[in-house]
Amino acid sequence: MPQANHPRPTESELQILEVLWARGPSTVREVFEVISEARDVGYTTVLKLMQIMAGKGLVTRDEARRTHVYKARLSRKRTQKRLVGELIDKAFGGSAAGLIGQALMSRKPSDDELREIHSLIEQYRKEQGHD
Amino acid sequence: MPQANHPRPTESELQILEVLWARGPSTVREVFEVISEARDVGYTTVLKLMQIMAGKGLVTRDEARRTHVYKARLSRKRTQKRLVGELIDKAFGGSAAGLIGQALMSRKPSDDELREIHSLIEQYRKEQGHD
DNA sequence: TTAAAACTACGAAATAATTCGTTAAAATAC
DNA sequence: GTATTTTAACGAATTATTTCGTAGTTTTAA
Repeated sequence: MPQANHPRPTESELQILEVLWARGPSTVREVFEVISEARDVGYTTVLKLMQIMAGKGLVTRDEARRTHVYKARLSRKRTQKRLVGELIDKAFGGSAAGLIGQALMSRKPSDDELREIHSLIEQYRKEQGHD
Repeated sequence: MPQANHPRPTESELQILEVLWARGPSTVREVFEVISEARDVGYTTVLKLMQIMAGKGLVTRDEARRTHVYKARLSRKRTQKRLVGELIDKAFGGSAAGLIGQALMSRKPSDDELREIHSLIEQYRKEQGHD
């Protein structure tokens, strides 16, 4: 039986998901090529992780051909939303403003990025009908 | 020798740090009382975690009296900043704006909170001399 | 002054996460 | 057609995290 709920990806799993989101559906070999540029890791390590992820329901795979093709089950956005939400709860006592404040301090965004943030908030206000 | 660098707190460790930040320097018993309200856990489990945290340098302890008093070594702000920074790197490709966008979507902040966020950003712009 | 309670230290079990070697089968190259 | 390469499967070692029992002291209460 497939997995019903949504375990949170671990750090290594997230790294693999990033590759799948960037490249689209990919083989283990393709993911391995990308990851092994960043860190020293064996092919079978990546394979095993992706098999585990399939077991957890984090990815699906197409086994039609001998070389299986893996695909992230949840979108990047949705996963990000979940991770941020959990961090807000675990480290900011539920305060989104608290996290945003630290994000600013932590990153010193550039003018461009600041404008982007500003427009995100404007957009959000309109959607929510706040003003 | 004490620990030189800064291991990231695990989830359980963060929960303990939250208590120390909220209460100030505390005994194991005091931390245990708070945590055991939220979840079912044994006294020696909390004790052991706090001993491990002392070993890692996440907390210091005063052993002058038989009942040791533990203190968070890093401030809540600094720890939050680190956790947010890591999440931005691991899940948002380094984009603070990306994280802030998801924080908004994830939490649907209230009018009050939105105003708070707005003023955080204004304050940041002034400090950084952006405008 | 004995009994009970509180406390630290520590070993060790249980679970989760990461890593990779080995095997066997299929595909490819020669 | 045989050898090499590629692949999936899987067992198992390693490390990290969480959990708690037991032992031995000190403190407190009766």
